[in-house]
Amino acid sequence: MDDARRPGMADGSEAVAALVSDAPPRYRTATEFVEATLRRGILSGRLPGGTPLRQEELARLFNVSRMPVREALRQLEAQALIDFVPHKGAVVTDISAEDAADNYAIRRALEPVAFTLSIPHLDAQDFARAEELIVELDSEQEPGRMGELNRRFHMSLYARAGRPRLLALTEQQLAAADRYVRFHLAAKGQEHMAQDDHRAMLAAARERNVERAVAVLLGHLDTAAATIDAFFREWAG
Amino acid sequence: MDDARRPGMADGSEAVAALVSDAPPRYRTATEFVEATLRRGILSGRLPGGTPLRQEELARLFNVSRMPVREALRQLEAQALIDFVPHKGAVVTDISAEDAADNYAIRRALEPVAFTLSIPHLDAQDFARAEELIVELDSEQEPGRMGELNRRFHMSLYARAGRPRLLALTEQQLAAADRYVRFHLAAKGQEHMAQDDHRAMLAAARERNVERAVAVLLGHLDTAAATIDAFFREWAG
DNA sequence: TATTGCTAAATTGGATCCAATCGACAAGTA
DNA sequence: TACTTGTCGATTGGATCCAATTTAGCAATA
Repeated sequence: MDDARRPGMADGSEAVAALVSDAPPRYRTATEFVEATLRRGILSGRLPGGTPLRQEELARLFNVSRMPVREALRQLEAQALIDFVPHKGAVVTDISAEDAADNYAIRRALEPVAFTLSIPHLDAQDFARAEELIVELDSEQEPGRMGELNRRFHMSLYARAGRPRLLALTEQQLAAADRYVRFHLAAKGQEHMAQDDHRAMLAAARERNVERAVAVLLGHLDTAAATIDAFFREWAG
Repeated sequence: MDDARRPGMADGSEAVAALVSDAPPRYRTATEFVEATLRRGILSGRLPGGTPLRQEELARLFNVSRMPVREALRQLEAQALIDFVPHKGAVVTDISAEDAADNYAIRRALEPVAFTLSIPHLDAQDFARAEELIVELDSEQEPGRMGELNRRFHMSLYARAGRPRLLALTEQQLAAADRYVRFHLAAKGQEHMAQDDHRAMLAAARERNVERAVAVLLGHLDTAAATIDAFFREWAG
């Protein structure tokens, strides 16, 4: 596998490697397939909080037996995306103003650390990728895609932090935030999801100005948190 | 269930609820049993990094079939305690100087937030519990128990943060730290695990001095991180 | 009327069986 | 010799079957 990336090969293995990496992402196991699909559904809001997840029904829909479904549910439980009660079943976790505040408190703690550690090591390629994602965000309309693009933009700025566990945790919390971002978009209208903040974060990172970058990030998170909190208080009581 | 906490009841349901919560923790399913036992084993160090976990062998040892074992392994995978590779099997995650640094970076981000939010709402009972745990730590000899007591002391100070997700995440990271604390103890000798810091944290919390409390906490974490880092560099290369 | 006890259907937990995959080693080929 | 290919044992992934638990509904009783 790694041989394919070894330089100096002239037997066409690079071309094959390119073909493989361009191939549609195949799931190696049924459990992976079920887990990834359900997670997308939950994070995108298509499976709202409170939705019961019946093992047999899911097995029928996915054309698998109940066992991979159960393993997938166990993993989603460990990620706090579903509540799993013995002999009762699994239910998509409810979201609330409190949960959103929790999520933002966690992100507010983690992301500045990741950003600070990452900024000194970001290179031109990283900046270019971040720039691309901002452009994509400008032209994206679909709310589901916007959440993913937003997550990838943030992660692109943290990628060089050199702390894999910290980054994994940050990405998980960013993904969880997708569930709330949808409300944010519904409240503020599709257009702006604080693209000004994004540009300012990227600019500060380019200048290696850690202090300013973190300040912008914190302001970005605080305004988002306030918007969503206001939304919940108005709509959900 | 919630009725038990509703004020104004005079039928003794609160006393019953207390009885239930004091009852010995029984495992409701085989999966819970396997998962909790394996996690204790990993966090306590009795299952060191690199240990292969064969499904059939575990099933035999636990006197269950392979299915609850597999579900337990899935949950441990989601907690980053084991690596689960399709068709290859599960292996206890390796720990390293880098992982320890990761863990401390995360705790350094999360715990000050939890502490800050919690301090204003801590009451006399909370302080008494924390004090008790300090005393227990003074007289405890067994390394495994010390890690647990340390975790419970920290959590007792964060308990009133009113952010359940943040607290759950913090506790998870504290539990993960147990794997490193054992090295800390091996390096510094059993006696002191920075009990001075613990007393100072409690004193500052009692005075509602958030700034000083957080400063002590950060110093506490930094010295622990430095000790463990030095230990890894000396012993594990 | 409200509570209790019982029964049956639905749903999940767990066990057993079969299929798919991986790793190591042997055999064949240049 | 070095490299590729085929085979076999070990292990895991997945399907099917049975047991245990929960819950809703209904009847009986105080």
